[in-house]
Amino acid sequence: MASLGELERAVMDLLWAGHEAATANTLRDRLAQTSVGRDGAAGHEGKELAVTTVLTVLSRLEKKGLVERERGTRPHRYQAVSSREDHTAELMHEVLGSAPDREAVLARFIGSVSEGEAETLRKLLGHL
Amino acid sequence: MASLGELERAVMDLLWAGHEAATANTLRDRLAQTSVGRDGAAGHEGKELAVTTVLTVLSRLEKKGLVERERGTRPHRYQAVSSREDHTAELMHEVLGSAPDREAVLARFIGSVSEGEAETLRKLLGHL
DNA sequence: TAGAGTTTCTACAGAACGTAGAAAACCTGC
DNA sequence: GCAGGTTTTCTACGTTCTGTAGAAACTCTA
Repeated sequence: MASLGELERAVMDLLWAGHEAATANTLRDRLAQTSVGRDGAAGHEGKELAVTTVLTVLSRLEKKGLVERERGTRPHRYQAVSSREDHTAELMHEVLGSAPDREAVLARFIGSVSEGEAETLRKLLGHL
Repeated sequence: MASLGELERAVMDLLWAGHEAATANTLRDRLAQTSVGRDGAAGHEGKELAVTTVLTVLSRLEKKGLVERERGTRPHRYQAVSSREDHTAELMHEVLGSAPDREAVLARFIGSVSEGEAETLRKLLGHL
């Protein structure tokens, strides 16, 4: 229940962007600004998505527990349940969790981390 | 291109088990021993899979680059391309890679690691 | 209250996956 | 060398997930 489709991810990116801007968004705002992931991704350049499409995706994301909406206000407000960072970290734990030998995995993982990041990790582990 | 279905994962588990036992396996062996993930997983208890089913799954896994087979010998020999640990670590990097703020993710990740594992990480990071 | 925006319901097409039969290719004991 | 079993390939079907969106219902605001 963890993986997202391309459009679902694009929508999450929107919400996360809003998260950073500390605004719970109505769809329209964001859609207007960004044309929902239709910019970078190959092949979809000129395409304009129907609003209902985005709504559908949001509902699915809600069902998956990634998005939360306030139904009180009329244009509902949608927001990501957790920040992108939290979500990603959680995903990493999910991946790790499925392994019988967690420490071995961690060893490999650390082995291929950049020096800068290794430094960060050392710091983080320092004060625990 | 990263996520596996339930049966695909079960088959990988078989191959990984063989990997640890340092044996490149023929299907039959393993199937006989383990009845392909039909033990633990809920709902599938008595089910017996057709051999062709497993073969199909193996082909798909091969196409995904997770499995490798020697076509020379007659009963082909199948094996995982990388160990479970390597594969898992790689997956973690994949997840991490998609984040704009990697260090923030790492911070969260570390935050919810057990003390024992934190200790392991410290050691690993020590000699780099 | 009419019109515009928003949400829900329903639906369809394509891909991925679980599943397996039919047929072809191959080996082994006789 | 061949009959019969084993293994592989090809093909296919049903289900689920995802992208996509129309039609209809709902709800504000002028």
